[in-house]
Amino acid sequence: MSSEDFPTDRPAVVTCGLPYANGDLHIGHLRGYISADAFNRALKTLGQQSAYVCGSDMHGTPVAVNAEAEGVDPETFALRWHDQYQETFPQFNVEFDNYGHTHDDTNTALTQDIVRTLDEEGYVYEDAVLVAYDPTADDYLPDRYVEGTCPYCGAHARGDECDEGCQRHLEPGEIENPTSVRTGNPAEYRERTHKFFRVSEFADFLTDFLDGLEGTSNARNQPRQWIEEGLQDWCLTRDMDWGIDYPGSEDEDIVLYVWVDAPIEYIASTKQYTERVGAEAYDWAEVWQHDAGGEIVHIIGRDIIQHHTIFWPAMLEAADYNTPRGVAATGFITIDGKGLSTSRNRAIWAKEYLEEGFHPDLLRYYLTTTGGLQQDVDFTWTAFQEKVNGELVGTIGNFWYRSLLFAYRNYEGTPDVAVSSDVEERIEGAIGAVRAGVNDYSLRDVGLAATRLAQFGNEYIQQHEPWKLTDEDPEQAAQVIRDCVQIAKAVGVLLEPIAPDKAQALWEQIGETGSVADAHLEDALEAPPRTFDEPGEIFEKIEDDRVEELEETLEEKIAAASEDDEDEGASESEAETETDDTADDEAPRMDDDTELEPLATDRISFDDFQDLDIRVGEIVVAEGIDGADDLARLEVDIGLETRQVVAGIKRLHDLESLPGTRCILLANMEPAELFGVESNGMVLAAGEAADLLTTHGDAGLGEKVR
RNA sequence: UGCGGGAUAGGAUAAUGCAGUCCACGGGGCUCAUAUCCCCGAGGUCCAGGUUCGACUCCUGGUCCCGCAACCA
Repeated sequence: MSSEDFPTDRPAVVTCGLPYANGDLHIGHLRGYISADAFNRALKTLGQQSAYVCGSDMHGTPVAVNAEAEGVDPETFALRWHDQYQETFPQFNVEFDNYGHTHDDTNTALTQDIVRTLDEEGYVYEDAVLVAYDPTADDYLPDRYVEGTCPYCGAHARGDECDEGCQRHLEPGEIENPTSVRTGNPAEYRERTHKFFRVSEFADFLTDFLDGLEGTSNARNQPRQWIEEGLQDWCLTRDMDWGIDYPGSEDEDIVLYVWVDAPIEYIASTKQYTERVGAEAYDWAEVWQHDAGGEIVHIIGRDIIQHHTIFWPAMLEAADYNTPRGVAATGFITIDGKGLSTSRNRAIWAKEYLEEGFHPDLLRYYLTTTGGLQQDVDFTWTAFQEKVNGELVGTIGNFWYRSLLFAYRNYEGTPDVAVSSDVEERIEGAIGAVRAGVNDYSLRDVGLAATRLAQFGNEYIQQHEPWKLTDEDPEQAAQVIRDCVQIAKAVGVLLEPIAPDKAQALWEQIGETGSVADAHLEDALEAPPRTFDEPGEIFEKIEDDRVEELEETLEEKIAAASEDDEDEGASESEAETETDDTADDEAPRMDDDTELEPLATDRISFDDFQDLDIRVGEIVVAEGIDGADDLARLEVDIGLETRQVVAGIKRLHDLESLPGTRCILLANMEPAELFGVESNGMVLAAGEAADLLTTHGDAGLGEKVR
């Protein structure tokens, strides 16, 4: 089943996944917001009426827990992030027509309205579920804050998903031997009444829905597998007080699951947009109402495909709303070939990028044209430099500048002749490529259509050598430059969705007024104004030494983050792969297949060393941490006091034999929490095998190592 | 022994019937242009089978890589 190509005569809405109001934005997030923004802009250049809406995702356990940790109420906490996001988006030329949040009145009312409809239509039933409860902390433990044993495959699993074993989605109460992630306490199950949505009844509907769904293939294929395995009904409520109340249950300590109200923000935000600009300008009902048939396009990360292709369309159908036309799931971003990790600081933060002084359009171009939407894209500063210097500076910028400068010097603007038909056809071809790119949900094709047209421009000017023709054949020279100016303008129009600022700069240089964002693709063929001023350079080259610095800074910051927890929390995950099936491997092993890390070349000062407070200690208690494969909780006597630390040594050491052992402890390590257990120091150990360091003589407990 | 994604030239990235594009590399050219641009060249489908007139593409088996604990799209 295929939909009518864009543009259609119905309004469209484009959304990106809602930013979760719980932390700073990095380029992984930005990829989504930028892609959706570019897609929305591209739709508009095709002549499609379209709005780009989004909002902050305010609810859920992590927000509640982190707010509590900071001693503020969840709303204040989440709003702080919300404000920060709103400031950040424009700095990347991400322009929402409306940006709300899930806790605002519009979304609250709409969510309750939709849930009420689901209930009234008979799609909701009540059922008693066993909810994990931490008796020590007097705390009900929702989904993510429980871990235990998967009832299906027996693997260790998270409360909402068997992440290490069979990958199944787990409903509350399913997991066996639950423990609290927050305190490590064993949890008990208590019976609570919760609301369930009959998703299982929608299997046929969803199969048809997926058959007609546009976007990326992963967004169609993954949920199909889910449907084949059999859909489970979906628990709509959680034992919490932060969130939107289940309609009619306002008095109870139960709220809607965050994934119920989050996607509804797409509708609520569209509605707010209409309320602001008026229904004549943009009518949300024409998009979202069941029979209106507006074009709904969700651009999301690939980790939330299930929510957008199973629960969400089922909910929309049940509540009698229109369902999405397209779901495009972006791949992830890797940094220097490795997975992005916020905890290890392997990330490029939005703020950092801006502080380096790079123009947002450079990143927009890089992220949208380096790989297909669905592909994982690797970010390196070197690749970024190549892309910018090669394509934006060398191809596009250079073509713009050489054409316009030549035109300005010789004709004070656009030569007064008609564009040649060859060039017109070539531009039409590029317009066609953009149109096809949008309909394929390929921003890469959109961006590259502009670059290829500029490349054609370079070839064209090179072949015709107008600098020779000005004397020999002035008419022909004027023709060539006229063509080049037209190509330059066309490149600007085509590039606008990807690089709006830069396209606008070009637009103004050729003497156009107004905004290039309002231009349609066909305007690429309209003649530019007769005269314009002397052009300037629009893109700036990134120098090699700059890139070296950036790469170094990045490495240092990752190294700094991993040193923090190297021998405690993080390193055992690496040790894991190496020692998995090699139990006979505990003996020192320095044979050929073990690679030693090269020695650090950066020297540190004596003062730096003095900053490390390293003490002699004795392990007094050593016990495993439930649920962790390799983490042990140790109590270490360092003379002055006894410290609790967490160390990744369970797999390689016989914990029972450890008490009484001397060890070396980095005492002024900043505290960390691992598997809910506070670690207040770091036991030093050598290598992947976590060979514990000890003393050779009889140093007293608490003596400083120097 | 799980789940998902992937393997195309030195690197990256396309292709459902001629393996294309960008960077880097070798050679040449231009001077309007930001040492930018243009032309030419060399160089590639992970392995083993199978289907086919034809396989990067489909099938079978294998190898290798990546992501999948902790609030990381």
